[in-house]
Order: sequence, then C-alpha cells, then structure tokens
Amino acid sequence: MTIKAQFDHSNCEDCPIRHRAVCARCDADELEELESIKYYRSFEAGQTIIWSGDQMNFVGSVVAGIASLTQTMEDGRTQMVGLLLPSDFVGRPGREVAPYDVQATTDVVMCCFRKKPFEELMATTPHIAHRLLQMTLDELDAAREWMLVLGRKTAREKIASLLSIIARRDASISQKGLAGPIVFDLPLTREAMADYLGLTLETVSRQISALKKEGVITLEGKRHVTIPDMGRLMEEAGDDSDGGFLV
Amino acid sequence: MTIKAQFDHSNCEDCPIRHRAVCARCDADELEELESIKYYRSFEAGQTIIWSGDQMNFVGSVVAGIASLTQTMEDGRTQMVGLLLPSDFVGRPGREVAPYDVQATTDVVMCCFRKKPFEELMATTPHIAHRLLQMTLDELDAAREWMLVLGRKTAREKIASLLSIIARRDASISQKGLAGPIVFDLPLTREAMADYLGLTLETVSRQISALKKEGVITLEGKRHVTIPDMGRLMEEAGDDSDGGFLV
DNA sequence: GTCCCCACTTGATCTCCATCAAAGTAACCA
DNA sequence: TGGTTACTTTGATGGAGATCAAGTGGGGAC
Repeated sequence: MTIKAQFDHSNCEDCPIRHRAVCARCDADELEELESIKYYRSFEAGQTIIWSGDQMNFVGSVVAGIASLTQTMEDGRTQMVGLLLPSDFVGRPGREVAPYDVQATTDVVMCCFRKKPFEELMATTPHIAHRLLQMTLDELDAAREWMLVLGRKTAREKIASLLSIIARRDASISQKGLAGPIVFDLPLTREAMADYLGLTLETVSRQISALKKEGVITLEGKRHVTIPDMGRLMEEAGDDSDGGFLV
Repeated sequence: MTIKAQFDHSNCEDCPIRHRAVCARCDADELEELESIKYYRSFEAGQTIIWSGDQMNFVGSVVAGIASLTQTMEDGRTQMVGLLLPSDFVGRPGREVAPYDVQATTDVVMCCFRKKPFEELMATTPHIAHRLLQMTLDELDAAREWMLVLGRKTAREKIASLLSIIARRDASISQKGLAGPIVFDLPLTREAMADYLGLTLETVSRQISALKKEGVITLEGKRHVTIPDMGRLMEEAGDDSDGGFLV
C-alpha cells in the first residue's frame, strides 16, 4: 500500500528521508514524473526559508538540518509552532500563501518540488494524496499534543517535554530504541527553546540548570545532553502517553 | 473542482452543513454510496462522544451543536485542543484509535459514516481525499494559530481571541460580515473557556468582567454577548491577522 | 595571545495569574 | 414556595515565571 513497505529506504543514499515524507528518490522508482520536478536547495543557519505571507512556489522535505515554523505578533512576541526535522514535509498543496515563517535553525538541505507540477501529480496519483493526508494528520496530532504543553504544563515540565521529544526523535532515527542512556546535541538555542515553549530564555536556562543539578540530565558544554534514564525524564514531563508524536 | 462550487448548499435543508465538511446530502448528488452508509446520532450536552484511546468506528460531521476535543493529564489538568462547530469534521481516516476525548458541549447531532466503508470510498474517490486534506490543513492552521494564543498571549488577549473566533465563526454562518454590532450566545461555560485558554475559570470570569466594564463587550445574563466594535475586540486580542481561522 | 562577540548563567525584584474562600444568581424540582 | 444544584462573580493571598541587570565562558578573528 505505501511506498515505505515496498522499498528499503535505508539504502537510499542520496535521499536521507527514511519515513513519512514524500521521498523523491524512492518514489522515482514508481513515478519518474516526481524525479523530473525535484531539486535540492541549501540554507544557512539563521536564514529564513519562507516568509509568512509570501507566495509559496514549492513544497518539499527537509533532508538535513532543522527548520522551525514561527508566528510573530506585531510587538515582537514570537511562538514557534512546529519543528521540522529531517523527513518532515513543508508546504501546503492547494494553498497560495505561507501562513508562517520557516527558518533554518541549523544549516538545512531541502528536497523541493515545484508546487504546480506537484499538485498536478497529486491529482492523478491517489497514493501521494493519501500519504500527505496521513502526514498532515500526524502534524495535527503533534500540534494538539503541544497545545497541552503550552496551556497546562509548568516550566519544568515544558523543558522535560521538549528534551523528551528531541531524544525520542533522535533515538528513532538512530534506531536504538529507548533502553540505556540517550545522547544527543540540542539543535536549538535557549531562545529558540523558549519560543517553542512559551517561556523566556532565562527561565529555560534556569530549568535546565535545575534538571542538571538533580541528575535528570547531564550536560557537556551547553548543548551536549545525556539522558541517563528516559523514564525519569518522561515523569518530569508529566507524560502518561508513551509518546510517539513527532513534529 | 470542489463540491462547494457546484451546489448551493443553502438550499440543502436536511443537511445544515454549509462548507468544508463532507456533506452527505450534497455528496449524494454525486455519490449514492455515501448516502447508503450515512446515519445520524444525537448526544446530550455533557455526554462524551468518544473516549481517548477508544476504537473509532465512525467518522462524521457535526450537524448541530458544539463539541470539544480535550486532553487530560493524570493529575486532572485538562486542555481543550479543538472546538467543533457545525460543519466540522470528526475522525481520522486510517487511524484506529481516538487520540482525545470528544465531548458534547451543547446538545449535538452528528452525521456519521461507518469508518471502513468511508475509507473504501475515499480510496476510490479522489476528491473526497482531497477535501479531507484541505480540511485537515485548515485544522492544522487553526491549531497553530491557537499555539500562539496559548504560548504568548495574556489572559485578557486570550479571552478577546476566543470571543473574536466565536464571533467571526458565528458571523460567517449568518452571512452578515463583520460590519455593525455582532450578537451571539457563548456556547461554553467559564470552565470550558478556561480549559480552552489554558487559564482558570476565575481568571476567565475576571477578564470578561473587565472587558464588560470597559465597554469592549456587553453582556445580558451570563452568556448573551454583544460586540459593538469588532475592530476594538481584535485589537484587544492582539490580532494583526484579519483572521479567518476556524476551529 | 587577547579582544570581541554571542550564547548562556545567575541574581534581584516585580507582576500576573493561580489558588483558596465565600457569596451571588438563576434554573429546576419537589 | 423554598431548597437544591450548577454556574458565576468577587475578594484576599501567594507563587511561578517575567523582567531587569550583571556576570561568565568559549570560540573565532586578527
């Protein structure tokens, strides 16, 4: 039924997209048309990929790096509304205008498709529309999960939730599961974390210090995190769900 | 392209669904199959329509009344993650299990389709999948807009934002546009509003009293609201966007 | 080397909203 | 008619996190 089931994406070298995303290389086995409209773009850390309100002329997947979706109020308050990790999809088939800023948080490589041809392809290729619907439903679930974090969790729980998401996502990419300590580099500045969590950067810093002091996490330098006990972290996050949300 | 463009739904009497939703009556003009798998269900105010974690065996649209999607933590903190007004769609094609509680906030009538037949229909009928994708994208936008409200707005701005959404949604149903005073009944208790806004019911009550005292809104009884100046309310909400998000 | 810059940490204080508590209002029912 | 119940308002108080303000540390340019 899905492409994923038919191909072993781990051998798909020049397309590091392993799941969920529309994968140009792999689809090309079935759909040469996709191959012909795909192209790659690179962005430097800090660069804005799409401005809110801009005409969108492409859709695509993040191949490498991390991008963020943010909304900003006139007075400068900003809220991150999504985190795009490798394999995540960007863009709205059928929409003209981008609803939020998309920014490269680290250096980013994207695999793009021109929007018009992609939409035409989608109209004639039911399973692409299907996959897109599934991905959109995943994002919707993630957004709603995040609403609980923003609306009801304490600062400490928010930090733990964010660490837990990144850790899980990281672990799932490196295929190791959740047993044993988990090690990763924080891809976000304290300020970006604050924007994601609806906090200030000072509060983020204080809470990270507290978690560190209490041994819930270990820090080497400012970004390199070790989580000795994932269960403990999830307790701190107030998570009953055994997780699995992604964006 | 869309059904909406082909039919005048305002004449579609026993199907009050006017836009966005999968509309059984109207689709029936094209798709007799849909007609054959649809049925109606009623729920009383307060009743739980779907429990989080339950097997979902139907999808459908809200025909009348208001339902809410909520998440709850073990310790009882709850966050509303969506408000379902008439014409909104409920259910996840392709998903087995409900991710949140769905509760009838007022008395609710739903137009349901058994999930299996609906999914089969979707697989063979591209434009249903398309419409569902568009609806899901709308919900995603709404969820992300709401993340800004939850993460960055003050209590007063949150209240103004909620009133503004309900007012706009109401106005769009009654086709009057936004000029002149807008009148509507609050469909939510103070507690439900608090759960939507990430506040306590006391704070909701205080802020509503404040807005009333300052003439931003008028109250008759506890629920009947008049908004003399929509622009003023949107200023209070901190909204630059001229709006249009729905869920 | 050392200077600078940027990300981060830590401290002191303030404020908005949560919490606890009590009283008011209206609908409903016996 | 009065009493019960569910919803709402209002008051008093406290605390989590914002805000303002220094200070730290590491990496890169020269």
